[in-house]
Amino acid sequence: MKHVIEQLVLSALGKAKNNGDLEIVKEPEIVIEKPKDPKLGDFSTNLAMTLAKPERKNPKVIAEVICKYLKNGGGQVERVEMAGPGFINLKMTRSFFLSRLIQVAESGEDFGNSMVGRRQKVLVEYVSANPTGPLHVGHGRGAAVGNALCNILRKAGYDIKSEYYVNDVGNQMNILGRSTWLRYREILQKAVEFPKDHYQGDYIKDIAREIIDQHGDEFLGKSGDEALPFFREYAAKWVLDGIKTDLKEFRVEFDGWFSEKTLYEDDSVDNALGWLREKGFVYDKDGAVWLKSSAFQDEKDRVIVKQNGDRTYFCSDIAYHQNKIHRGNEKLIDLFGADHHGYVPRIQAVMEALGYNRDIFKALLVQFVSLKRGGEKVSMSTRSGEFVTLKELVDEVGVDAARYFFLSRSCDSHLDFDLELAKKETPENPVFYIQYAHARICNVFLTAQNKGIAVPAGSEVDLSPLVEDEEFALIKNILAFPEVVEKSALALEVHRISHYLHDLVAGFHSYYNRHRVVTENKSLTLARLFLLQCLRITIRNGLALMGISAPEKM
RNA sequence: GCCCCUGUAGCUCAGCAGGAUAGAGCAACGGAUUCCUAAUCCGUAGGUCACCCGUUCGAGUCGGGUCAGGGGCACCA
Repeated sequence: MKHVIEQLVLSALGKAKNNGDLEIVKEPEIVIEKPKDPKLGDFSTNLAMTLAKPERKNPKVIAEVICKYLKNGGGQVERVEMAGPGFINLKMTRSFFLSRLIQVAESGEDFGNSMVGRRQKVLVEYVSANPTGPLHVGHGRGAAVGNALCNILRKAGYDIKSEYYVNDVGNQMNILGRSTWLRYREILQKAVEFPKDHYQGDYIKDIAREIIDQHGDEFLGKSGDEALPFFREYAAKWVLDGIKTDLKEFRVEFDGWFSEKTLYEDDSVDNALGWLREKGFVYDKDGAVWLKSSAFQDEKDRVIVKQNGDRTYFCSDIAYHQNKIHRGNEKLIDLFGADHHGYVPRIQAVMEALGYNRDIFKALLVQFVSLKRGGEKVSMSTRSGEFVTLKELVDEVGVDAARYFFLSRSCDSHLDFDLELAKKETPENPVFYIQYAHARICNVFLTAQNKGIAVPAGSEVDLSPLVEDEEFALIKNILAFPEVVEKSALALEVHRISHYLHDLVAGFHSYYNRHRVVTENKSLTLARLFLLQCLRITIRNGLALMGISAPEKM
């Protein structure tokens, strides 16, 4: 909608230039915003103020000139005036909004789609937790944010693929295997010493028991070397399957699961390494191989092949990010837990070393989650296996509430997750507030239906009975949805959707309490039903972006 | 010591590229239900935007510094 206003202002500017009223040496950026006070108008622009310098004129004078030309701009503008230090305020006609509302119903679930993404190919990598244990709530936040981000970017016109990078090689997999092997022996009454750096969680015992159920004690006679590969593979699959199940339960699905192992198998890692060496970005020191990342703004060089010949996690990650680009992705987005922020400059350095613009890689850091029960903090130390898993959280508060809470705060903010609040089915809980609005609308439709009144189609409805201020406030808010999606996509900020929805829905609840929809006045009823239909579409689409259900009944 | 995030109402957080009188929810207080779902609504109260300096017509927003909280500085991933 703001794009339309932009065009209007732009053409007014053009006319002013043609008539010699303004110089306009350089076409300015048009910023359209909403005035704080709706009485001032529907839109405003600070254009005159930004033009003051280049035009060498008083902003107020420029504003008056632009106003003059805006007045002649079509039948859509009802009023235009200069205000304050040089703001230009526009008030649009009713028909301007109503005709756009009709389009909302026609767009249906496509309402909110835009083309800012220009079909740009973007790969979003998220979660990517090591398959050495179940996902905990921190991963849950990353999962919710990554998933919603993909939805939003897709809606904004990007060509999105999502991926989970599975670290299925390396020492931690060996430790996982050995942990399971030791628990296996322990359960079978063998004396074992369980090392501190092994995985302590109870799930390891579950895996061991499962192996005993299926294979009995047949591995007891075997040496560690013989038995460990089996335990490693078994445990890895068990854990990864669990992660997949938990994520699916959490309504998070990926376009791909990328195995780190395959990068070694098809020599991608060696090829990347060779390529970097050829370019002179790699050198040997102290028996290890180093990447000259400091040449690309990283604070120091990084080891990519250890003294013992093992390649580091970072090493295969180089190949992985190269692989992502080779697959035709124009932009890469990685979601990291905030504890990995030190890793970001490293990947950026890799981008440059590989010959790409460092800006095609964007890391999104998701800050920590702390759980609270009532006022009490729930302790969550990863060691000793004493953490709260995503599954436990979902079992306790449900998917909708969990996702909502994860998505309602800026990623930059540490998240205080109040379990008691999330569980409440009362108005204190904002998830229900939004969902309830949807259910309420559905119920109004039901009431109408029982009286033999159907929600009218856009092509046949007469919206002229809509005259209340609250109705137009609602309509304007509905029409702002595509811009919210757009901005959310451009800024990579997921939380804007939930705030928008909450605000949108508040307007509805207020309206609902003041005005009846289904009345004896047929034409008014139809017009209001249509308005609610558009509102319902907007709520549904917004909730869909967040992966939250839109119940028809509560 | 260096780096990243945060600091806005009692609590949890917004504040959209610097813009008009700083917002919402919860909690508190006072009201609303013969009426489409009260999981709702209406009203009241609540602020030195951590602090200092700077940039400019204008700073919660940008820059520098100080303080406080969280996280990170591996031949772990």
